[in-house]
Amino acid sequence: MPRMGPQERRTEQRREQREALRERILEVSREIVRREGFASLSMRKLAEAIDYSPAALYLHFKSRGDIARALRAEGHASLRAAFLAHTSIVDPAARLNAMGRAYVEFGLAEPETYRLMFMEHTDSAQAGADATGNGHAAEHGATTLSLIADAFVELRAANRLPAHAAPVACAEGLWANLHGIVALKLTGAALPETPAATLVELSLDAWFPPANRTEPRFDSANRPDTSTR
Amino acid sequence: MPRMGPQERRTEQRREQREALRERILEVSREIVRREGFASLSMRKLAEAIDYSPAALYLHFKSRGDIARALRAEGHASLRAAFLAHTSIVDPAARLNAMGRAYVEFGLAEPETYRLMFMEHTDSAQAGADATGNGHAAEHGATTLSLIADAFVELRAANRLPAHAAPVACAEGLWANLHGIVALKLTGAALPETPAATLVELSLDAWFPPANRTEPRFDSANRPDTSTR
DNA sequence: GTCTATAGTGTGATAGAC
DNA sequence: GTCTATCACACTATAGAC
Repeated sequence: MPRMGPQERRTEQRREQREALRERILEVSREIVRREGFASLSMRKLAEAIDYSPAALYLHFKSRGDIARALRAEGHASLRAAFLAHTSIVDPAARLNAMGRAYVEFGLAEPETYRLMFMEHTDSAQAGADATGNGHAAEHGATTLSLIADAFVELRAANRLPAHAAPVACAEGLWANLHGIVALKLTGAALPETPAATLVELSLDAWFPPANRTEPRFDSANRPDTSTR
Repeated sequence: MPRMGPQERRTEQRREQREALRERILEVSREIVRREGFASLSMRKLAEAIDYSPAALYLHFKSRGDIARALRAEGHASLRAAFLAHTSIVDPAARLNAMGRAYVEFGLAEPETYRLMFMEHTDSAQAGADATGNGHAAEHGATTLSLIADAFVELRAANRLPAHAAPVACAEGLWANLHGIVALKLTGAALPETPAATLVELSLDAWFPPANRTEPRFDSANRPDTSTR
């Protein structure tokens, strides 16, 4: 460990201050988005909330979209954490059930964050246009998705998947299905009047039929039945 | 048929002119939305396109959102028409397959219209706030959805519906699943890299297992006897 | 019915003083 | 690093002349 001279220590302090402010901006942004949605996160409002001038924000974030990226990354981390809580379930089908439920619960519990992550990506492509060379949103999503795909791989290995279906495709399919449930609920359309929990039940039953009721699927042994609503 | 005096004829002409202009506005709006999305349909742009002043628009539509409603209604009619093309299929499962495919095709073929119909309804609730007492978007959707629900009723009657599931709930579930596929593709997220067609295939197979497969979808005989967890 | 003109409000981002 | 001031836009909707 190299010793620091007073010089280094001072710049080190500055760096920490910098990071602290950046974190603070992120924190406030996160809260605003959570309560009012990303659409109503304006640089002015944000600046006022952290008691700085709007211009100060641009010292820490290149643009408003840059903040969005950061928040999306947080969201993906959070979702991934929710998934990891179920990796200990041995049976892949049961695990997928639990994760599927967790996914929908996440979306309904944090609607605006979910929207930011999966429903407002309209701009999409040009993310790569930045010289900064990021746009790793895909990456975050992919690692999370792989938790799902892994379970399908296991199913496949146990010969419990129809031959022609690629595990990754299955994972994306299941994901898309669940996304549909969340998305419809979040748009506030009157139409799916069936409770989300029921829709999830139906979808998961379709993917992983309760062959004989004996074979445990949602068995209450390892899952308290928190009904999302 | 009552004869018209010159008086009535004149007012009749005026009424027709009025309707014609309204129709023209709608026509141009539809095209703009189709190409650029509803978000970029501004009253100014629209006015310029039909060669009137912005103010003129408000004589035919109460607001921008009012135009959105009209376009949504058109969209629902169009979708319904796509469904009706398959009502002649006798087997309910096969019919649902066809309709499901048609649904996704519709969404992918008219992404911006689809977005307007199902993905931008964020405002939702206050639609009823208008004194005009409309907000019947739900109604449109419901009649279309009933085409799906009907098929589920038939399946149920033929005892081909696995369990206790209510037909309407099934219809909404299937719909939500397909919506998810379309929605993810439309947001331009990098992530579902599997082609939509494949995802649709997987989803529909899950709901309506192909006949050649044995009754329990995942052969429980092959299941390793590991207890969950 | 249709126009011109504009009110009123929002936005993201930047220049330049300190 | 931070601020003030501002550019350069966009928007919906309306008042009031014709």
